[in-house]
Amino acid sequence: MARTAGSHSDITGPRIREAALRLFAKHGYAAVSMRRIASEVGVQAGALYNYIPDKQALLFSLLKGHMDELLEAWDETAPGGDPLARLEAFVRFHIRFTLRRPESIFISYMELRNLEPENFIQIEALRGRYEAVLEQILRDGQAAGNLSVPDTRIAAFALIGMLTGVNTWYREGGRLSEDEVAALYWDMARKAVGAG
Amino acid sequence: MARTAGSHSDITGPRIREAALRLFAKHGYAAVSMRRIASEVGVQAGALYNYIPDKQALLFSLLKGHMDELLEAWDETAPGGDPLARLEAFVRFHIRFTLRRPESIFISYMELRNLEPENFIQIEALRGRYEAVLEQILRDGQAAGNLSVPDTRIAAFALIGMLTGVNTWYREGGRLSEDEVAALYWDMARKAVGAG
DNA sequence: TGTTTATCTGAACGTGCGTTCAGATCAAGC
DNA sequence: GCTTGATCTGAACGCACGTTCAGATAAACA
Repeated sequence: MARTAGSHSDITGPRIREAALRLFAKHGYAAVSMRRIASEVGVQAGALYNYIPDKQALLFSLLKGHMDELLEAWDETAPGGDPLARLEAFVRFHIRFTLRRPESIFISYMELRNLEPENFIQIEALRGRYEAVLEQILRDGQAAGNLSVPDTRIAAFALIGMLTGVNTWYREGGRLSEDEVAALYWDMARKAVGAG
Repeated sequence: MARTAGSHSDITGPRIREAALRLFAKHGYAAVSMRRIASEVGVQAGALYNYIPDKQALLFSLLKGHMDELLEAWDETAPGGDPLARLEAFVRFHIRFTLRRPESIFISYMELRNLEPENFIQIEALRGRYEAVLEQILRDGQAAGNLSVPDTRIAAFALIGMLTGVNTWYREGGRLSEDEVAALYWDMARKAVGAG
């Protein structure tokens, strides 16, 4: 793993991010040292600073990258039409994203408190945009009479909480496939918003 | 705040736990130093060690205390009879507990990864017992035909995730009262398990 | 082939960490 | 009022932290 001095790397940058993501998810931002990340990459700690200004920027970059990717992926997926179909698309999209990027999802909920204020504000705004997507679907469905939600805002939080919870128990190669999980959650989500 | 040497304290013990709980919830276990906790209590760091063997034991004690209290409180509440009524009781109980002890709930989800293995196993076992309570209710309801849940295990996870998510957005003195929140969540939970 | 330049090493910096402990302090019991 | 013993201070321990930087290295380009 050890890298010789002067050797290059178009890959060191990405590897730093991957190692940091994995370690932050496993042990938490504050519990992971720069030396540990560096050693995972096969490099001395000082070399990290060719790629990032400091540790905080590394965390922020991971969270920002994740939220951007999440919103972008939704924009590509987002169907029009029937609110109920859009809700199903959202549920399946969120489950899939959560199962495929468990570490990103994990740290973007867990490490918010380790962001410095100005960074926190940015990530929080992106999260708000994502939640607003779901809330809009619920409002449209409510207006169209497709579903019955007493409080669309709280319902959006409740659904996202329910869906995201999947990564507290899901393990790859377990008893249920991704599609089965998605089907189960869609079944509950659909009923929960009164689209029985 | 400063305490004079030699002064006593039947209250220092509890105050240490309160300060640690608050600080761990706000900044995370790894990010909070013993000196910080001590200063919050108005004492030097060394004095903490009259009450706890080490930092890890402090975290464990908080989590263990919380889980014991949770299970005990449920045992006192737990109604018999109709599975649907028991489910409602569980939902309302969980919401109330989550709203009243947000910091305990928070750290007992967030700081699991900072527990040493043997401590983790214990807390995880208690959590399992709590989840089993809900799953049993769902199974009974399913058997009695009161509700329709394709997979009781996943449904239990989904419901707990949904309910616990309340403390990501709820703030005291906000737009909704505790009872209103409980009513909204009960409405969604009930429908989600097909007891429309 | 020789030079340049991005990359990395290895050592160092000041700081703060968890924990220990001898000694100071003071409430309580005689 | 004296003694006892629990409680706390304040200094110290070795260690790890994030970050910096001069110098070594080797790939890329002339």
